[in-house]
Amino acid sequence: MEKTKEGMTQPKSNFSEWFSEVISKTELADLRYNVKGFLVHRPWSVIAIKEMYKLYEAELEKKGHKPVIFPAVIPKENFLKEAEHIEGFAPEVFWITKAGNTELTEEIALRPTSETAMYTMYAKWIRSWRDLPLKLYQSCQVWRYETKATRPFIRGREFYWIEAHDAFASREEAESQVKEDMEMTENIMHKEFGIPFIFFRRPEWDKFAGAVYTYAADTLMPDGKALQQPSTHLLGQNFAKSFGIKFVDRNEKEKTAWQTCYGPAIWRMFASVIALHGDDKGLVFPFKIAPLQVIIIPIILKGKEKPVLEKCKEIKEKLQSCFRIDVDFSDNTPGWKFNYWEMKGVPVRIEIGPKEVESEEFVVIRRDTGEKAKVKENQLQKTIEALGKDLTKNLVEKADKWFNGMIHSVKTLDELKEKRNKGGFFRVNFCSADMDGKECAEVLKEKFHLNVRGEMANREEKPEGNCIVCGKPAKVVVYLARQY
RNA sequence: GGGGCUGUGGUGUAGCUUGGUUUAGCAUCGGAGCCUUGGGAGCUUCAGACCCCGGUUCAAAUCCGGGCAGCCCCA
Repeated sequence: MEKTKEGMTQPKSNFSEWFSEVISKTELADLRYNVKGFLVHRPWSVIAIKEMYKLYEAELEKKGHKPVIFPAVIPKENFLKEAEHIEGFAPEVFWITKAGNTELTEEIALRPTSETAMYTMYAKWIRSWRDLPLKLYQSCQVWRYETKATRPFIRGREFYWIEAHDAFASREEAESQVKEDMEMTENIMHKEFGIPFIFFRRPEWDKFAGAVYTYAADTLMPDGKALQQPSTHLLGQNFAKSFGIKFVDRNEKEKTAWQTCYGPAIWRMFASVIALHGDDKGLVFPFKIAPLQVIIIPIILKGKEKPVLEKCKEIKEKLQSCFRIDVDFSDNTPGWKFNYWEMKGVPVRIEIGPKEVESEEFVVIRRDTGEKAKVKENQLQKTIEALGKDLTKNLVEKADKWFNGMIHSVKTLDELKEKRNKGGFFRVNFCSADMDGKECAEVLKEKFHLNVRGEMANREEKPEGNCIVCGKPAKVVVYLARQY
């Protein structure tokens, strides 16, 4: 779709429609490509997504990870090595069975995730305790044949993420990596992208295929449904045993490695950025990841064009080493430009007209609050830097406040029935997060469309009373939500 | 996995029930020209469409079957 003269027509309260409209109108993606679950990404989303990758990659490297690039294809032989893993992923794998006119004798999988690609090499690379820990990540695409409704940036058959795969000499080290993964999620996803979340320990029946346990960060969409963000898994020695990842320890004993993996899906975080920060006017980007951080709007009056246009260029050139900045020289009216760039989510706007040229004092407007300020030319850089920080902080705080108001404690099924339309998380007493609790979870799913997201990962909560479903003494406090 | 609905220029739509009135209407986007510019201005003009395959019929955007794609509801 080309840029439209009209702005947004859907209010954000109609989330589903708003989400589709904002993606098309702001030119994030083109929804017309005719393969289900695959998305054409346009510059406005790609620039932001790349900035998000940069921040996340920097954080991973700060914590000792190194980048790798593995092939997108996995031979069937590798893929079949870990039994639970193959069972979990088999229904979603795209297989390459034919090349040209040749039927392949050994089918090749398009990676749905890279454990089985990477761990064959880990087995070769890890020989002694000196090779550990091994902490590697790759930024890549994966393919999963999703059968549920696909949605741009939320659920696709092709999506873009980072996967980090770490190997250690002991269980303790591996478990502290899981904690570090959770910290990285806080540092980047929450602080920079403004996405609030809770890490849940997934119940036994819902953990990653092949893992000992899974911690997954759930956020909420504006319609109150939960969206799973990064998950981090203690793989234990399951894969290491299947793939032969062994090392000689300091006492010359052969040991099997302990592993973790962590999957921050940048693509899906982008969905949350759009959904959480956007408003009735369109997108609102946190400052660091905005495709364009500052837009200059010239106010041209007949006969006075030249000095205004020159001033615009001059300011752009002065600031372009600090910010992603541009001037809208198009011949649309200023009013049109204001609305257009607000819809696109540009954090800061500068207006330059004949008055500004004379006074060297500019009108600076921030996207989140619409506040205007007059700023002297020599103060522009400092002011915008401070304003950018404050804008991001404001987005984080607003999102947190809303998120915290979406957590409800519920004692009985009747109460649950009454409150479930509010959306968000429902804190309940529950019989068990082990396999014996699965039956009660299925009741909740069938009757209320609510999923058991798990116990809080970072806070021990003691249940008082009985399971909300079966009435047996509760062993755990869990949180329920409708899910994407 | 089951059910329902939809597919018309770049976009949003009218027309479809009851086949012919249509040279497929409107708005917007795009091109050219003018006029304007501090919160989505106006005028002139040009260009642009019935998802694909098959069937019924003298005649199909319209009816039927299949495919592909999309949306919604239920599991």
